[in-house]
Amino acid sequence: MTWELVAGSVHEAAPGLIGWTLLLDGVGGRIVEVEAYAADDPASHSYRGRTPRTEVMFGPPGRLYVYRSYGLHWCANVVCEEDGRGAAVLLRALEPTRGLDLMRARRGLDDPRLLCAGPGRLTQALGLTDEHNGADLTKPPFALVPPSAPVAVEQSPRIGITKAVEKPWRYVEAGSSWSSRARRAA
DNA sequence: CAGTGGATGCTCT
DNA sequence: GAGCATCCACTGT
Repeated sequence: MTWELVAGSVHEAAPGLIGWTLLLDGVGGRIVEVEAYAADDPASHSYRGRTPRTEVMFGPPGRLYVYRSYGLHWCANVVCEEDGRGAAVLLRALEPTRGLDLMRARRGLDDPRLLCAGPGRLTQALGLTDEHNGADLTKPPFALVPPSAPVAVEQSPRIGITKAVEKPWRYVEAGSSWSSRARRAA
């Protein structure tokens, strides 16, 4: 099936993904922080056109785009927009809900607040790597569960980029203490 | 607490 | 050969 939420504009899909539960082999949690990377967005990997790395971004929506960040970490994106122009949503933080013990073991720490608070952290906690690049998020081993109640979402500038810094395309669940920047305020 | 810098590999110029 | 959509350990208060 085509997944309606991600088939539309990335600017609606990104806030719309907040509150969904993402699982890989039954391990994961609620999405509480994402960033939108649009087509024609200088900060997006797709901006310079199609390359072997970004190939998946130009394919059907609802797939995973996985890339290596700073030589160390994996980062995961949900491909959006069915016209294949290269839009995607970067997953930045989850509220861990399922498979806590496995995530603790993979991350090598106990504090649940540090398990999935950051794009590199959440991929490590879920065991998500480039072998999942191009995978369909609606099919096993992945699962996506919609939120059971409406979610309040706040908007702010994106983190860690050097281009289009002013665009407020980071979306966080309002009041969440599970986002990658929550510990700063706490 | 805050701030700094090292690890590390792949992509594109 | 530069530049990253990062994380963590370390420093100094």
